[in-house]
Amino acid sequence: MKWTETYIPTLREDPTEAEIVSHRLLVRAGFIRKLAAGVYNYLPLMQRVLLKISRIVREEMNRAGAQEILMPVLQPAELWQTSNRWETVGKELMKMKDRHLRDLVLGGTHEEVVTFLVRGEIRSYRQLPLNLYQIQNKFRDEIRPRFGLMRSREFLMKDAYSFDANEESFKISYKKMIDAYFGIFKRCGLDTKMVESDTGAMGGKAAHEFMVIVNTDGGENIIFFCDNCDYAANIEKATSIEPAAQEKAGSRNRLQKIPTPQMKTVEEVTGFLNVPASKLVKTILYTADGKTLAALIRGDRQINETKLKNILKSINLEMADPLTVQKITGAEVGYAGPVGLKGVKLIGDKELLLMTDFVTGANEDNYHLINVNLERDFELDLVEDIRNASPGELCPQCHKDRLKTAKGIEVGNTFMLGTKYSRALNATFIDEDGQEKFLIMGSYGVGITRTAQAAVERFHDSSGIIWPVPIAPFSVEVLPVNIQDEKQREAAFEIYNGLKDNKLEVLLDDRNEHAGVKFNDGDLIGIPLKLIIGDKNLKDNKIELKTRCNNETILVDRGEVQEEVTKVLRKLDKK
RNA sequence: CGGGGUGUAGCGCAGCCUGGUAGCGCACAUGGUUUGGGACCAUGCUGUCGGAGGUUCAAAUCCCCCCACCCCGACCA
Repeated sequence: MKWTETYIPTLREDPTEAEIVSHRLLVRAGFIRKLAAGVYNYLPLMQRVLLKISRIVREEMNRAGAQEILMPVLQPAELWQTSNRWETVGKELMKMKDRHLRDLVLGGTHEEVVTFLVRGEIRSYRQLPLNLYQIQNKFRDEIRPRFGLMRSREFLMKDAYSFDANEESFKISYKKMIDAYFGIFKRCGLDTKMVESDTGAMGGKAAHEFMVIVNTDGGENIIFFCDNCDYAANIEKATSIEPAAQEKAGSRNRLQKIPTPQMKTVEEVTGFLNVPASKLVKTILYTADGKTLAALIRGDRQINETKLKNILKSINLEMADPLTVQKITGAEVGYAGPVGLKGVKLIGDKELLLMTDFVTGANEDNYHLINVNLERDFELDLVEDIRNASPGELCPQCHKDRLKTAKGIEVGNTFMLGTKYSRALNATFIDEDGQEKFLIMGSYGVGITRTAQAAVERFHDSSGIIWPVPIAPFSVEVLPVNIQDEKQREAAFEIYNGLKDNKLEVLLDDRNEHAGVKFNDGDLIGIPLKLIIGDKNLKDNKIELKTRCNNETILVDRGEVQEEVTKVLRKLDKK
């Protein structure tokens, strides 16, 4: 393509709308333009990237035996009511009504639709296993869209659904998808880490996420992993082993109520009493589907609401409002404690079992209790793991090494759905033994648009994007320093046409601009390889070949450009 | 949904406090000079000042309502 004939609206300044680097670069380099909050136009360069990623995804999915289909975006509400996700997914669903006031949904995922589809067609185990996938725009009514394509309301996704007759067969299907996913991201130039994740509103037995590790603000997810074994999980799922309490049987001093005027937060209280936060137990009131409960956790830990939600099997879990807190504890927020607390279930974190003589609120304004002990002073209704793991704790799998954390961008996920949807929609088949059984399902997603942005978040420098070769919008950019110069112009077109004949994707910057503009724009849009055609080198019949990733420059003879480009591209691709 | 902020030319912004001619830079157009890292000269074009209502002789500016967008939080298949 010639630049003058392509729609590449680059910006000289950083867009103010963008916060993280990948979002800024995609806007600035002319890849995307916002239409509304969380809704984007994909411009020619972006579309080329998306097509490349999609192509890789297709090839790997097909290789894994999946078949491409295309399902409707528009879906009847009844399907979602049948699976109960009309309720559980609730506000994330993009809902609408047609002229007859019938409820419709813009699909955010297709478990219901695909299950409905196969239930009429799959009757025998002989037709299994089956894996159907599609690449399509998805809709989610995000509470707060942000970070460009990272959390948008309409986005491009590959979703696949597997159907198996039994667990053994399902395991094979699931493994095939995992292998395909590693292959997909690797071919996109991205290293991914697979982590255990919560199943969330998707339901089912277990789930995994594929993370691109970044060290920028774009990494929205925190993952925990062990270097000694293969344990890896996201923060919602991660657990840990706390070293056994050294002085569990330690002192048990007399329970005391002491004044803590205006001290409400963990920091204030522990600072005032001069004890570490780990000696305090915070009591946090929650409302779960209308019922109030108290969650207890060590002062320096954080409640993991996903774990709590799962334990309670609740749909809506939120912190209780100040009025409720006042009503239950008899004190304002900041003085809640378990001793003498009536009318709510007490759910304690496992770690509490290791604590003695701790500090809690006294359920009275401006007072806390010290030397509080379990059993002696109060009892828990439930003891569970309800906190986030912390870096440095022991790995729950091998018990040998300490957990580390990293920030990641989720680009893919896989769910072991079991029979959740087949049961809800009554999708059965007749097995070998003549019995009617529910299909065992899995679902598998790759965020195409998000993968593209993750690549930018992962690969960029102060000048712009550095696309991995396999997903770059073009492989080569031809840059004549001065297009007005007849010789440069002639050489540029000769090389451009030659590369095109060699089936390379090449962009010719034929704009009548200063060299600086073209260099800067070239760096910004991140084409892996630049061929610079300038006066000085052309006199010696040389062309300058420059890589985007490390600014390596070599001079090659004009006649050998084609071979040299192929060679360098191959080398870059291997990286 | 709660808190904070912004909305003026295609983009980035000033003007608003203290009401009275709507401005700057970039971009764009024409002509000319330039061309190895965001050129220069000259001329020119570009506006429902987010929307509706109110106060006033007079509103971008003051008051009220609404909308959109951004940031923090809650949320996140």
